[in-house]
Amino acid sequence: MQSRTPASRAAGGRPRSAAADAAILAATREALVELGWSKLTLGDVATRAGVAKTTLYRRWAGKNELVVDAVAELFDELRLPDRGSLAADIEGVVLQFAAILARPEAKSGLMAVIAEATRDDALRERIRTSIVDRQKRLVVEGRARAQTRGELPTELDPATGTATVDLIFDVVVGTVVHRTLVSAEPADEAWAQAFTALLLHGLRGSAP
Amino acid sequence: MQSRTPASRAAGGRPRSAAADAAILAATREALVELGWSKLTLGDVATRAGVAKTTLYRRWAGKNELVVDAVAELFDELRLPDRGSLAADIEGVVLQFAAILARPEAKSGLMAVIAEATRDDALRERIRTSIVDRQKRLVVEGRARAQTRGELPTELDPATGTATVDLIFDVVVGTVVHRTLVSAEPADEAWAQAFTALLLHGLRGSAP
Amino acid sequence: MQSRTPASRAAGGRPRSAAADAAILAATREALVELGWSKLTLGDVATRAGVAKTTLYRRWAGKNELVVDAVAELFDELRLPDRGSLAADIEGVVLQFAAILARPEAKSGLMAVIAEATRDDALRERIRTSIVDRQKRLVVEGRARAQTRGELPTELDPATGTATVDLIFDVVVGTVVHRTLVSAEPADEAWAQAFTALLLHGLRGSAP
Amino acid sequence: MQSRTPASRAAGGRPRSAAADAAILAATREALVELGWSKLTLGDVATRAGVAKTTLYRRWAGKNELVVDAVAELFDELRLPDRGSLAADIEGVVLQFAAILARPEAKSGLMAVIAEATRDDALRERIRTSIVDRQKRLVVEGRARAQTRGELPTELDPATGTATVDLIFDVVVGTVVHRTLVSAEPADEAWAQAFTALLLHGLRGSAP
DNA sequence: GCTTAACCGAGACGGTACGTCCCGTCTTGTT
DNA sequence: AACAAGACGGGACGTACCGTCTCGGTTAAGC
Repeated sequence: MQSRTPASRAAGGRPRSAAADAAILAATREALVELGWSKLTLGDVATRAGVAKTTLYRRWAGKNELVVDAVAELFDELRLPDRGSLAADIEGVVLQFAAILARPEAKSGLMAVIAEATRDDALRERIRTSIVDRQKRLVVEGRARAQTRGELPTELDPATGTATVDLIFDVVVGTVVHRTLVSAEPADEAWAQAFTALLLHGLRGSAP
Repeated sequence: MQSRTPASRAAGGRPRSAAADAAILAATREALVELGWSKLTLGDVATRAGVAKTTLYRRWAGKNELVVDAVAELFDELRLPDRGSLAADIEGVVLQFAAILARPEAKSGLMAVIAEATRDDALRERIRTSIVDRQKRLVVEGRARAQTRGELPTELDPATGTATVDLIFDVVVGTVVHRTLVSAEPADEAWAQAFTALLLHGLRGSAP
Repeated sequence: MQSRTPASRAAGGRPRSAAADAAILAATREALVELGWSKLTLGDVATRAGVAKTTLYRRWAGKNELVVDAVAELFDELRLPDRGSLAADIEGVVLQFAAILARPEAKSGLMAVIAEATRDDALRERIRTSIVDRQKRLVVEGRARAQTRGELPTELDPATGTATVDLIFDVVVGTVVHRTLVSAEPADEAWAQAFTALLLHGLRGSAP
Repeated sequence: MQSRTPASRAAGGRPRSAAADAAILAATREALVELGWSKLTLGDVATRAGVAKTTLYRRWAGKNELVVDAVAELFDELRLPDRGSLAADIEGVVLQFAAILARPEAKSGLMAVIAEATRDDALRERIRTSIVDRQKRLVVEGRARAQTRGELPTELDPATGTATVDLIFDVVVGTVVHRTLVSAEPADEAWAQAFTALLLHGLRGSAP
């Protein structure tokens, strides 16, 4: 998750301050809230964190990398709730996701790094590793639980399975993001219900 | 679409060059392709357009507004093809849309201005007016055509109708954008078919 | 005194507004008082004069030429007073000259155009014609009156005469300017008396 | 002479480059020779000095302050020659001073900053400190030497003494400047002799 | 408990782009 | 033909950050 080489602690010398990392990431989120991506400066983050600019550059390559790390942590709090039915479970995750996206430190930073990633493969890979793939667990988990409950047929073909996971992920994440950030309409419970209904009927009908 | 007041030709003075507008927007797209959003500078755009920086600032408030206008034009070429069935029509639009998003001048700029819009209401409104609402016509048209064909029930409640249009729009646009820009996987014909199938079953199943 | 060609009124067409000239020069002096040379802009002068920028440029080549003309008029009010003795006459002129130099429209502009003239022969010539030579009359007049009174010997050699006029002029003008603008001390009556005494003794002693 | 506080090396951080100062002042004089005051730009000076524009602005508040410092150094080479008599000594200094004023880097800049100083008290003070007062030593020295030689009476009243020093200084500097820059006539040996004669007779005659 | 190498803060450095101001010129339509 | 209005290409301004580079001064591991 960090850009520093993990095995760089070979030789002696003063070790890096662990507190600095946390302070910097927290300062980054704070600055994202107050200033937004475009007006956030690394000098300002360093000052907020009570750290020299050099310390910051020693650990991250630039603004993009720093913000990816700062934002990634936000999504780790997503949980797949057990509400008894697939529909209710999906609804729960959708609402949680929408709630995170409503926070300014998330929306300010997330779209910006995605934009930057359109021209920077390393950054896109970092985003995928740090954020996207980490949350795909929710789709996999949800499907497994639904299969246990008998709500979905047991999948056999692993290729088709992967494709379906990816599709569902794109649909859910993409739709919620678009609703929240572009349409700028609230993703409230009523909307989550309508969306979930559409998604579930789609899944059941188009499967085989 | 421009920042100048359309009816501002009240008083005397040399009129603004119409050619400059086109040159600037074209230069902006060219620079987006070559440099991407973050390295695009207004000074460079002005030079490419053979125009003074002041001329550019006289017409647009900043980089965001300029890029919104430059990108908006790209989506005007979207057409609802008549392929005989709703499924095929949707597939066609999805592929067209994905093709535009695959062009660097679109993806470089679009996500960046959306990111900026999270902190700038005027910009979000401009995006909605210039880009989003303009393309909602496709959903409305498509539904009308499907109703004519008898593929979809005739909608009665206008409120529900609007909500459905918005939902479909969020699902289609959001999913394609996420697939293309975040997952960075090709939105090819096979994928478009799978996605369309999911969407249509969802629509039919969740309608009543 | 103007830069327009005097014989340019050959052909027909609308004649130039005479009022504009006066308005522009007055506006220039006003702007000199408020803003000083370096912050004075021709656009601002034009606005103050209620005139278009083009009108201004049609008549003067630039800021330097305009300010020379605007400032030159200030010195025309200098008079050689008849106070009964050469010493008193000189004192009177010195005090008048110091009073004009104390006015912001004079000091702001005069030194600036002199500075510019160090690299612009045409401008220096214009200054000499419009300002300097015009006021040498005072020295010539003063000497003639003193000779009539018998306070100075009748000069014979015209070359020496010219040289002396120039020297006196440099001494008087240079000293008053330096006292007023560089030393920034008041050129009051006491000082004028001391200076005049020095000058007169110098003249009487070094004459033959 | 610099704008930085001399005792500002209290805290840590990289110290300012001493070489940069010299390079900037030299580049300023070079640019004054080539371009003159009004066409001199700080960006160009920075480039010539091989220095970033920010480095320049970190040390000087603007063009005026920079040029004062650059020009001030030129006058430090003035020396009071010992030519055996007061008249010859004055002549020597006058000629040296005229020679410096004839150099384009001096005349281009000096009058311009004096012009600016008419509206800027801080700048005037800086000029007085950096240039004017520093050279008054010549008058004081010259008088002392003349008193030793018995060419001038020993002064008693210190107030009158100061006033006389100031008056002589204004006369000498003002006259030479006016001759050189406004009248634009050469201040050659013949002229210097005539002027010195006038000044000395004036001093001897008006003293008591 | 002494070395010693990497860390840290501070801040100056060369550089790039910003958005603004003014320049002097050039269209406009009007007088 | 001169005029008011104002857009135009151009150039410099002074500022803000960038990412790098010295500084002097900690600080902990390993001798």
